[in-house]
Amino acid sequence: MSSFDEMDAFEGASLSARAMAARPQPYLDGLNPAQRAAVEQMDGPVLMLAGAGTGKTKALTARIVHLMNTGRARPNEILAVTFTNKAAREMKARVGQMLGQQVEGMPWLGTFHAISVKLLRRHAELVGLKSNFTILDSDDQLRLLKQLVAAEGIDDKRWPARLLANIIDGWKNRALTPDKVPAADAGAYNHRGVALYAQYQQRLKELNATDFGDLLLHMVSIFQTHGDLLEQYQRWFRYILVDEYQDTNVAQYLWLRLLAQGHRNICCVGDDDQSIYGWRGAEVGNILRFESDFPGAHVVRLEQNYRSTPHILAAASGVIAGNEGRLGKTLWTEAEGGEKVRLIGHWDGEEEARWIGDEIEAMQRGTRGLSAMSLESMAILVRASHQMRAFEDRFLTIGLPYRVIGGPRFYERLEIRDAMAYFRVVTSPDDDLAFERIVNTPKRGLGDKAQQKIQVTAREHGVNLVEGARILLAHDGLGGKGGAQLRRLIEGIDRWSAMTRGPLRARDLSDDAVIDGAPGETELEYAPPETSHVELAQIILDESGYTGMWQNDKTPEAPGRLENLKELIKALEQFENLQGFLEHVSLIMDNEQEGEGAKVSIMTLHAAKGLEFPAVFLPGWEDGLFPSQRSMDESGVKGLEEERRLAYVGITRAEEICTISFAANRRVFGQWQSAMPSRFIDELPEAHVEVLTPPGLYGGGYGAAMPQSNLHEAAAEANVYNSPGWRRLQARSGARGMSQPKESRNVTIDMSAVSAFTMGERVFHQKFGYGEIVGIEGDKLEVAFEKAGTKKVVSRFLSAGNDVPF
DNA sequence: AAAGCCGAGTTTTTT
DNA sequence: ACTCGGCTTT
Repeated sequence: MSSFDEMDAFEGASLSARAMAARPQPYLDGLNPAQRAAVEQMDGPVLMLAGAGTGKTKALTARIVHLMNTGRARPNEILAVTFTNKAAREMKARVGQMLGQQVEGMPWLGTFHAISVKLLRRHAELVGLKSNFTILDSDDQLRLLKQLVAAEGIDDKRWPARLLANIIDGWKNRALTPDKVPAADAGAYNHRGVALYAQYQQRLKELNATDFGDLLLHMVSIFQTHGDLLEQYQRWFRYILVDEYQDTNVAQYLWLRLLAQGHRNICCVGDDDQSIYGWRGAEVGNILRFESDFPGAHVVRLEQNYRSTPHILAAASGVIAGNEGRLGKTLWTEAEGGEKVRLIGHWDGEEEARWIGDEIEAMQRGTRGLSAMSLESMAILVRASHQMRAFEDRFLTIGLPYRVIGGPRFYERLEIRDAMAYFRVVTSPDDDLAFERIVNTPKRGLGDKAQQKIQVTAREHGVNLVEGARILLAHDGLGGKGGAQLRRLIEGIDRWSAMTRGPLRARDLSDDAVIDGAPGETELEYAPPETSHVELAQIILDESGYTGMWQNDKTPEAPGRLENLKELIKALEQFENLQGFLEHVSLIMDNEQEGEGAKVSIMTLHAAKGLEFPAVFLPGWEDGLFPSQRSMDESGVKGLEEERRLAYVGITRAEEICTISFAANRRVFGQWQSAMPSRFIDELPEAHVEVLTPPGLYGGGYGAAMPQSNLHEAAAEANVYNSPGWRRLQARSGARGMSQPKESRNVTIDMSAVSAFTMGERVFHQKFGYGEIVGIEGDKLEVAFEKAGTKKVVSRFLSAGNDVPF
């Protein structure tokens, strides 16, 4: 059938368009002049530079509504692209809200990937796929690459498949098919990257599968090689809107450019200062180049901020001013007053967590004239997810409810992936990866050898693994228990696949006006299935023995896994069939956390983009951690600038109170390390920062008192780590030797660690308790513990016995 | 074919 | 420190 059937049905309706144009436009009333300009400038390219908290979603949705309301475009002629499903959902909801009715379908509002899938299903054959292709996630992708790497006899140790996966993703982000990889990249992955990339693509085709990158890449290729098709889409999409344009990579950029070349009505919304995904292929250059890419573009700046206090805005602006080559925006607000950005230094990471915990409880109660705040309105934003643990530990001990955003996802869990592999095998027989995953799960006595036999048979006959197994069994190639079990599995798969559809029946095509075909012709089709897909899913899991496997499992996590499987079955109810569900899962891997009760949110800075909270904590502002050493090493100044944008994103998440903190000492990979406060702290304009004094630090917790005024001096100097207070803190870290002095594991013995203990000294060990040193061998000490007996222990696990361990 | 040991890598992440 | 993966052992 033609791809444009449903589109053509809408041709020629200009009368109604004119009637539409006369409709009232209440949605324009709430807009400020800049927002309004962005909405009303409908023709030609528009770049909406929208600073943080300037109401860009409002403007974007108003624009969509305006386009429809004035009759410029029907809902299905508007292409609106977002990066995340969450953003797409929100936009859909807000358009509906603004229209005061359910949107009559905006089929082309979605993520790049979701829209690409929709397009690719229509034109799959143009890139050698069937339209029911499966979408592999990164886990499947990696397993496939591992197989290829192993088949090439490459040492996975020296050249990890993971590395290859990153290289290939990088190429796909740049819209490079294997034949287009530049010569400069020929050395990638020990000179075999390009060849393996080609092999990988070939294998994907055989599996009738794509990875995430392919979804875009295939569409770009199709558009580039099928001008007629591209033209139809260019004509169809009268208006294009793109959210978070600063996050687009080359492939997405090409995708957009190709489609926009028709009407040239493209409106890109973004903020170069919030580009934080360069490390995964996003090109800030795309937004910086917009005006030259689309000559005659109207640039609209949204600069009035409705989110934060003046102090917070000033602090954020101060930091971001350090970046070069910005398009430049000046955020301002009508709001007045408010707290300065608060800055506080801590002895170590645990104290930082302790302090923030206390502070959160204090804010919850309401302090210093500030009204009480709900936990829901507070968030801790960290640079790297490993920083979360200190907070989780602390909050668990004090019983502070928290929620981690962007943690391990439901659909990434082992049992869920197994269950879905079963569904995949049943719905797409060519999905060998899924078959490999479940063939011996639960254990069916089909080990390496048996699986190898299946592989060989399948390859010899050029068929998929299910068929290979079938042939193998028919030729009695696999005997014993394993053979019998395999037979049962194959029979099961056949039975379950049959249950996905009803019996064959004839259909009269003349009933169906949309189908291209001669009237009166008939063809065979499947009747609707007699078993619902929800029941079927349950049957598959039960009959395959998968449910039973966990029921018989005595490990403590088994009940939880069964619970998750139940949830999975429940989630199925919202879909029409298994296939629809699988697609949903591969594209929409987000899990909205259950909203039971008020909780503090903990998340990475990346995950926080687009969100806002009355109170925000930004811990771990130490050089090396934030800005991250890795970013700076790998990408130099560019990396540093991206880190700075991350700082900007972090600060601008705060509405009322923003608290930045750092720790002098932190355990990194199990080693104690001391660090300097982040260079970004120096970039905070001092007039908008208040330096707080950590309780207990100078007040007597650790010894000598330090007058508070010193830290206030620090505020005056706006240079915390040159302040006397900070130098004192640094000096102390050396003097005290930090309960477990830093010590490199595999280098020579750290003499300071050894000499820190003497024979007969009383020591404390986290696990074994108190004891007395009875022997010293390098950095290993023999300790007679009071309760645990005599043991040899590495000195860094010991602290002086009369000291409080911390 | 399952358990147990050793060593390497780990810090951003969406689709 | 901790987790994961690959190798060993039983």
